[in-house]
This record gives sequence, C-alpha cells and structure tokens, in this order.
Amino acid sequence: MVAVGGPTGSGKSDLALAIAAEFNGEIVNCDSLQVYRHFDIGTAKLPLEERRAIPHHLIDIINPDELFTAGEYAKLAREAIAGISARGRLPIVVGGTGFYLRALLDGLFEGPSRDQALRDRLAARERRRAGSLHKLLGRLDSEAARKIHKNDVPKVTRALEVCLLVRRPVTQLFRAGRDALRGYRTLKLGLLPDRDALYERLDLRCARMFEAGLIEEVLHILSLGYAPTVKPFESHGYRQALQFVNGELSRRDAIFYAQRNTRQYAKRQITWFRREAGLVWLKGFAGTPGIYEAARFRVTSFLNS
RNA sequence: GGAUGGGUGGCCGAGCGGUUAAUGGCAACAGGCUGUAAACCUGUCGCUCCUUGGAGCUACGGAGGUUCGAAUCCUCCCCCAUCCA
Repeated sequence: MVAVGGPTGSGKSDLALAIAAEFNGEIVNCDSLQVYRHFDIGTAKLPLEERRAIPHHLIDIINPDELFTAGEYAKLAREAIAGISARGRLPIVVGGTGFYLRALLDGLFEGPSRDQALRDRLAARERRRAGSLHKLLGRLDSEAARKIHKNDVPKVTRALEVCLLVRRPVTQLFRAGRDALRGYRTLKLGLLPDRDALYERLDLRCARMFEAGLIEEVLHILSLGYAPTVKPFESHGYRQALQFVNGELSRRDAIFYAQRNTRQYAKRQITWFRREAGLVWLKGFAGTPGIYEAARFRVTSFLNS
C-alpha cells in the first residue's frame, strides 16, 4: 500500500488521486476531521465530483456528536485496506493526521479504551488540586510520569486511566508492543512544500473557505441540532466561524485567527511526519513540476520491488 | 493654546531607584506525542563571544541632568489619546 502524508494544503488529495488513477488504487482517508459528516468546507473534503470515480473510504462515516478515536480509526482503516486488497487494488492512505497513520501502521498498545466515568472522577480530582493526577501517576507508574509532562493533563489522564483499569503500569503494557499491521508493505510519501509558499497558499485557501460558505455551513450544522461544543467544532476554521456566529469575533478576525491556527497546525504536521520512519519526502506541492513524476517513480519501483 | 493620561523588546502589556536583558500573554522558531490528536504539551526567544559557567555590547520616545546606581526621579523637546478653549 501507499501512504501519503504531509502538511495541510500541500496537495495530498491531488497526489493520491493521481496515484490511484494510474495504479488502480482506492483511497482511504487518514484525516481526523474528514470522517465527520457535514464538516465539508473547512476540512477541504474533496467533493464527490472531483474524486474521479475513485472510491474513497472513511469519509463521512460518523456524526459530529459521535466519539471517534485513533483506535477506532485503525480498526476501520484496516478493514478498508483489507477490502481494497481483496479486490486486487492498491490501497492509498491519505491524510494529515500522523497519529492515525501511526495507529494504523504501527498499531497502539493492547489496552482498554476510554472510560468516561473514570475520567470524570480523575478530572474532578485534578480540579480540586492541580497537579494531583501527575503525582498519582508518579506513584502508579514512575516511568510514565517522567515521560509525560505534568501540564499535559490529557495524556496524564490516559496513562492513569490505563493503570487504574488494568491494575498495572502503562509502561508495562507499552513494553508488550503494539499491534502493528501485518501482511502489507507500505511506501510512505510525504509532500513538503517550501514553508513560505505553503503558508501563503494556506492563507488564501482559508480565506476562500469563508467566501465559500464556511459560516453558513456552521449554521447549518447547528440547525441540524448539533451542539456548538461538539468535537469537530474545536478545529481551526470552524472554531473561528463559530465565534463569529456568536458575535465573539469580527469576520475579519475570524479569518485572521483561522489562518494563523492553520499555519501552526501545518508546522506541527511537518514535525510529526519528519519523525515518521522510512517516509520519503517530495519537496514541493503536488502540483509542483516534477513532483508527480518523482512520486510515480517511487511507486513504480516500490511495486516492482 | 490649556488640562490630564500615555509612549517599554516583532505586537499587547507589567514594572515605577538597585537582586531587571527587563513578570505575563501573543506571535515566531524548534520539539514531543502509544485510543477525543485540526487536540494537548514542552523548549528557545536583544546581539556577539567562550566549554558547563560565564564575559562583553546594545536596550524601556529624544536630549540633557540628579544619583555609587535610572525603564523607574528632575528639566526641556517630540509624538499619541481624551477633555477644556
């Protein structure tokens, strides 16, 4: 299979589409927000008519108020990939959520999924005394406590949750290894445009999203009955559009902050993919001259090896 | 013309004689990430040099002054805001 990563706006979808068209592939989304229905404009979801009749998987699969996690993603993505392979086609995983890609390829550790009741109790404890969760983790699993910064409450919470649920240190479970995907070879490609050019393009794209009706989309989602506190509304673009709707930001500022957060996100994605083992960087946008040829060459030699 | 409040590092904003290269926040840059990851978190952040630790230089609108010592006090000037003419 082929995986295409890189920062938002680098043209991952276009490249994946071109590879799919040429190598008889099907696309598996690896973007944590495109899985949500109704969140279209701000997630740069490729419209149906632009998908060139190539099957796309894991897009629009859950409602905005449904819980979705990396574990769930890995499970569904593996099913999709198995199906594509069974059809004799090439699975092409595309998206900017590096964590999901890792969960899919390398797997997660074997452990319990989240337990909301337990989390509520832990959160209450942390509210009473800030830092108490990290201290508790230090007692249950000193190694995990050392690795997770005390301010990173969400990660401290998850570690504690696991320790408490299985009555063993998370670190021990980690050592047992991850349930990596087996039976597939994967070529990992990453698009890496020039930073300034990328930022410029992101600013433009973001402004266009507002012109294209991002705010109206937010109003529509709200009109469907979804609360403004729903997870996907926390994402850049939607967050600001929502703030505009609530009168907390002018339209101009909403766009400004959405652009800024998008740029920061792109940087974080680059940081993540730089760490991805074996990833081959293609230095440019999907549309940069020579990039597609380089990708085709990589895929061809990968498939023939 | 007069009155009052202000001018601080890329921005916002504390400080109001020494321990202040100057709290915070933002931005920027770099990094981390094992089930909500477009989330969450961390580091660096005036310049130059040397090895940790330091050394030097420049800096709080401008120019002077007081003082052992000033972003902090005084004088004059410039600019901004509001109010009175």
